[in-house]
Amino acid sequence: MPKLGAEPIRRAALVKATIETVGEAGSLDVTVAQIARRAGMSSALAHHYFGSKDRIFLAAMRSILSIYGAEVRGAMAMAQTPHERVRAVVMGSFAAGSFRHEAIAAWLNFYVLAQSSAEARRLLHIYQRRLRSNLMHGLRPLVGDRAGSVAEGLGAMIDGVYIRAALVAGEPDREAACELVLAHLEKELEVHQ
Amino acid sequence: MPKLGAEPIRRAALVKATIETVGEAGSLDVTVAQIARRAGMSSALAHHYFGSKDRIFLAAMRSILSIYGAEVRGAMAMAQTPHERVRAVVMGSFAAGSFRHEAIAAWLNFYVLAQSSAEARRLLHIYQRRLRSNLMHGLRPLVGDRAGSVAEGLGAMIDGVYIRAALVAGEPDREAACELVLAHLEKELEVHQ
DNA sequence: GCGGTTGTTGATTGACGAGTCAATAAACAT
DNA sequence: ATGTTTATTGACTCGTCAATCAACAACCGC
Repeated sequence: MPKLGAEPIRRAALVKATIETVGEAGSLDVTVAQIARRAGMSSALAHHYFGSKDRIFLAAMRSILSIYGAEVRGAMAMAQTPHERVRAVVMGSFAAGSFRHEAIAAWLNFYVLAQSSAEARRLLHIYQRRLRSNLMHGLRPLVGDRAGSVAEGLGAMIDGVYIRAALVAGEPDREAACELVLAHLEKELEVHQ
Repeated sequence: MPKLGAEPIRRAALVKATIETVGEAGSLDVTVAQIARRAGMSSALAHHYFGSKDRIFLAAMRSILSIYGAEVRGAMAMAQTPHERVRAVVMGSFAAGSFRHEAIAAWLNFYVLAQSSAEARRLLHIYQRRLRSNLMHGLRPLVGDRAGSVAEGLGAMIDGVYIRAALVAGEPDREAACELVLAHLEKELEVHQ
């Protein structure tokens, strides 16, 4: 049974199974055995590769954040103007890889994990800073020194839409989520007085 | 030692201790013994009054939501105009009883609990509906049939500000939170075209 | 074909924690 | 006084689960 070069495959399978299991249970209160079974191996093997349950969670969280990051970067790559850049950050945030029920539910739980695990908090802060800086980059040419508070508002709304999506059963409405936040953005960009 | 009529006092002490313990640990993964010790009694007594750990959590969640509800209602009572009414809902959401570190951290955890507990989900839905309806009531005379999406945006932003406040150490900035959301509201109410 | 490496698991350990219970004690009713 | 209700706890049961370990299986270089 043992195939050589199994390590990366096993690790990936465990990470995927962790996100699925946590997402389905809606809680970090899942056992290593459950995760391992879903990934098609024994719990001993999961411990063999990751060392501890915490490390498995952290790896899953890194995976979620890195998919999210890749999606935002992908959307931003096509942006030509500051306005497009900001829109890209928003739309990337609701891309298909991240804005799915399972991932959202797991994400919410990792958010909670960040309250008790220093490493989880560190990871989350990195991504929050990156989100903010991505937004600011596009916003500064558009709204000048209001960029800070506009970015804050957009970020909060994105987080809020996510957390709310966690509670509805079934797949969330990407389209509607995007439109809601983009509408807010346009309001902020309107010229007046 | 036993004083008659202890039940309500004990229950209240347990609810308070639960919010504190969950808030401090940043997790629902706290023991009944920890909660009971903080409330100055044995874990057996906690079980005696509440029957199970779940029930203790649910009671704590009801307490948080009822304080929140009371604060919003209090703020709304003084509102004379639709505009003031909407502002009151927002400001009530960030009132001192609810927008404190402990309560926020506990609230976030209860949000997670709602993913796995039907009763917790039910409680949360009641309050989400109430929030939405409070906002709509004030918004309809102001923005007509845009009220729905504006309420959605405001609600999401309030939730987002909460969830973000959960991650910062120390007491959150009520003032700043309020201003951020109110600024968004004013933008939505501006007349244009 | 043999020693080392990698992969894999069933069985076990050890700790922890929810919930129960029997027992004790104060207050109250009569 | 005596029985009933309410308050309270220490000690115990029982299940669960993270983590470890010993053992076995396949592959590799030689």
